[in-house]
Amino acid sequence: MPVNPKNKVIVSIYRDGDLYFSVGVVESTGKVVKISLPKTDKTKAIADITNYYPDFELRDEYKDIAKDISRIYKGKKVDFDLGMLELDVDKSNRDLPVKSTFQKDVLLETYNIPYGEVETYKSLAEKLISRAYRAVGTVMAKNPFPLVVPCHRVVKSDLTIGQYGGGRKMKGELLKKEGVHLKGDKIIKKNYRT
DNA sequence: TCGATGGCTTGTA
DNA sequence: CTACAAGCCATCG
Repeated sequence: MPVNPKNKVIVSIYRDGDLYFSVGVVESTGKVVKISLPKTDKTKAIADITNYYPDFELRDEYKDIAKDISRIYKGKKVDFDLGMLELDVDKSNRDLPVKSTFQKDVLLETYNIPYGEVETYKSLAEKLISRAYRAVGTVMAKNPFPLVVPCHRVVKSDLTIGQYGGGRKMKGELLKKEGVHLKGDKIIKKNYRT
């Protein structure tokens, strides 16, 4: 695949203990195009970005973003500016992380789920006047900005936790760190509101 | 273009 | 409680 120099990506890594948090930022625009869930191995953290953006350079300049992401992971409430994310949809540009308006709309709704709360795939779809529950799940699965776009706060209608890119275990732990009460892999009702 | 595939949901047994 | 089928709809090859 030919590489468009306009889309050269800078990868920055923040290390916290044995976890590596990585972020990919387009050099020409300064926008984040990819965030990865923590890896226990630096190579994997880089690979997670560069699988999508093979033309990259490892630099420290966006380390603070990766650090903020690590703070979200630790359960802190972090104010993250949406404007830093590349959310443009342009079908003629294959390198943009968000491929459709549907995907963008779902990501934006997800972004608005407050800290410490959960919402279901179903209610998210219904907010978009759609019955595309499964398609919402697909958007979550492909979320380019995990943690910042808190797909870990999206759960199944029966209030069980559902799947997660980093595994159910990580999803449950993330929710607990935010104060969501769980019994096994099920959200306790009183902590749920739409 | 069209069928297969999902981080889903609901109903039935 | 579990299991399975059918329905749903955006995405991918």
